[in-house]
Amino acid sequence: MAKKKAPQSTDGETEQRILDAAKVVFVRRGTSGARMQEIAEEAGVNQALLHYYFRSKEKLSDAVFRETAGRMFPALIQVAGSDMPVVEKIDRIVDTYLTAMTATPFLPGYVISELHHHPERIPQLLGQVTGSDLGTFTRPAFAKLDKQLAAEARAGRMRRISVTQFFVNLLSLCVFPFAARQMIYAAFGFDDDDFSKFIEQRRKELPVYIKNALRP
Amino acid sequence: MAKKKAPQSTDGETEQRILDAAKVVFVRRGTSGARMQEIAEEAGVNQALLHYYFRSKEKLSDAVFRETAGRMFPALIQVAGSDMPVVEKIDRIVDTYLTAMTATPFLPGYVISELHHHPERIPQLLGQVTGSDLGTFTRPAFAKLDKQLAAEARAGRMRRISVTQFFVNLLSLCVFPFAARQMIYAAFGFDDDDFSKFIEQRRKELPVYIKNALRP
DNA sequence: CCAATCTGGTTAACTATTTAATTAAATCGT
DNA sequence: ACGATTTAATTAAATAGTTAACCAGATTGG
Repeated sequence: MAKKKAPQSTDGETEQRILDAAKVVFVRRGTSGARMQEIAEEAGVNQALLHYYFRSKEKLSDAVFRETAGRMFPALIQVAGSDMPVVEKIDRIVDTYLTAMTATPFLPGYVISELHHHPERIPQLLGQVTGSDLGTFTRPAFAKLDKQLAAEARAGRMRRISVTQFFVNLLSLCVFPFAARQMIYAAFGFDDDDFSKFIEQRRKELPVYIKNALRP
Repeated sequence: MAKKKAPQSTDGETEQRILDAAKVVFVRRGTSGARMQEIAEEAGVNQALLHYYFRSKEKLSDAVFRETAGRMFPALIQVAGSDMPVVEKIDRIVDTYLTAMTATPFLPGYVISELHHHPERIPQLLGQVTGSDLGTFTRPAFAKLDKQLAAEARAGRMRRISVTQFFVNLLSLCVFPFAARQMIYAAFGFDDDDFSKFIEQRRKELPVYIKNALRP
């Protein structure tokens, strides 16, 4: 049941429905696996409408990638570059990330898949932000964080670690479990419920784990 | 230049060349993005020969997935289930993994991508091993490892951590950087050389990081 | 008022292209 | 002679993209 009547809409309602449907399908099938027909069905509209609003499959897939992948990093970089003390940053990033990933657990798999098969899309990772690449945006944030890490080390509160290693470790521990969700299900015999409990446990343990790892 | 003469071969030479070519293309494009034509070109043979040896694209892609993804875990599970002390296992797994991933840095992206878009392939993760799923194979190994972790905790040498969390942490730290290689390149402005130095540094630091994280 | 018309959203049907798969015959090397 | 390999032609299905008609609500002019 539930064929949405989909009456004519002069506002962006239909366009948005298409975009949402496209997100679902592209994330599920990948860019080359996705079919315009499937997207149309998912949106409950005719296939021609997809071309009416977005010119081509490529344009549509670009839009989807920007909207989804683009939201993965900005918040993160912002925290990393803020004035918060390092230990607090750890808490914040872990919590923010696990919450975000729990809400959209398919994102990491999709993004990794896309970047793997279409590395030319990397520039789009920033989303709307114009005129600069990811590097120019992140560099100051990382510089700041590196200074903090160096200071902590000098004060004897942490072992010295480079920003890159620090950051990759943090991201690995937060994101990988979602990207490798299917493997985890298979290896441990998890179902969705086990997994979400597993993540909640992680939310508590990870900050401790990470801070401990950096003790002098 | 360099049209390999590809003389007739009664042994499996040609079949192997096709399989190798298929690996390259499937890993590069993904299962649905790969074209039989491209595989034929990569192998330097005619497209009809692909069907002569492997009946269909699906069969070929299955073979590729088994041969590549299937090699990702067995060694790992073996180490995990061995009699080695925990700290030694950490050293071994980190080293083994970073070495393996360095040799085939595209694997993680490919495997994650495939499992994400074709979760029905999970059973094939075991590769040649017949008659059992990943779970039945891993369970005893994990049980063993869990006992060791419990013992270490009881002896006051480690904080208590569940096998699942322990194992996922370990895997995350080793594999994710390869899966997210493109992001790292973009975020840090790395090139291939920077990345391999980064990994070599990791090879030294990770065991320390992990053991530290588990100190009581 | 209200019918004619305009307009943009929407659809069904169609076209053109790509691609996997098959087949039959020719060639090549051992 | 025989299996491996190529060539080329072909089929059949899938799929992105196009087109022309349709429809509903707003606009207009009488």
